Amino acid sequence: MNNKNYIHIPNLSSVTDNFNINTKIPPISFVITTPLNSTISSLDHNRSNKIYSDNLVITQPIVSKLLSETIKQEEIENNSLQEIYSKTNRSKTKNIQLPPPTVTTVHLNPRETLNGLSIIPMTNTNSHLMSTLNPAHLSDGAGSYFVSGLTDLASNYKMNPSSNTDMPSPSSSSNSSNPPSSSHHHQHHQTRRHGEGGDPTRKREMRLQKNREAARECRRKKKEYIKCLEERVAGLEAQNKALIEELRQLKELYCQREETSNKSNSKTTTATR
DNA sequence: CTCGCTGGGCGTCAAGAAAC
DNA sequence: GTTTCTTGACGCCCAGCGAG
Repeated sequence: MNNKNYIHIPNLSSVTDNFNINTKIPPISFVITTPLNSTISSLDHNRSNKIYSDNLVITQPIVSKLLSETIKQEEIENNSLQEIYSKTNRSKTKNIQLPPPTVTTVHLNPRETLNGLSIIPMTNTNSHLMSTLNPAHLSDGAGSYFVSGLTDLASNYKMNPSSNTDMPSPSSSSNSSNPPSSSHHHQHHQTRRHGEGGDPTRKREMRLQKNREAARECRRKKKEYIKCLEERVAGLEAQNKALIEELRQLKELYCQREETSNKSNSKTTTATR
């Protein structure tokens, strides 16, 4: 699984032109949303964390199929999907028994809507490849793929819960020079925890550790989101440029035809006289 | 070499939102 | 209502860079 390429598709049309199996298209953003938006795993081949680097789902043949506007989900390796699913299905959904996503063949045409899932046309440049395993699909054992636009980026950035709890912690957490805040909020928690009988120092350590990781994850998401936005801007600018050029050429063509038809018209009128 | 500045990353706190 | 998560804000540290 480690030998495959991670693929970020900043601009589908450019991938069509330039895709090469030997080229690792850098970097990020294969986003998996588990049911109920419980956890989202973003694959980034530059990151060392296992969750992000060990599961390769998108392979070159799949991209080819996607680019031809139809994807068969059976192309996704069953194991990869199961693995990702189990890794991402944690914390918040630990009490919810979700059926494992058995992968069946799903044909997606970007112009169609499947089970209420809106499919954004592939011609949407600078889109990002996304996989969703929504409850509707899981209930009948099917997953789906679609290409998302900006709204998906935004919603994922906002909705994505902190899922990366196994990242290494570079610094010790016990150096908290700041005393516990004396705010209402804080004291409330402290006193309550005293009452619970747990070690308050340990509880505080745990809380700080969790928040440290959450902040890290939050920053990572933010960076990724900004990167996606920048790439989208670049893609849209390129598209805009191309459209302007196309318009110019069409205008030119139109003018030429106008001219030739005018000339032939004037010739026929002089001939009839 | 050493300031001063800048940008990036980190840990922490606080407040609000979301989950339970 | 309580707990947990998320994220903006703040301050700190460090590396890189140009000016003197």
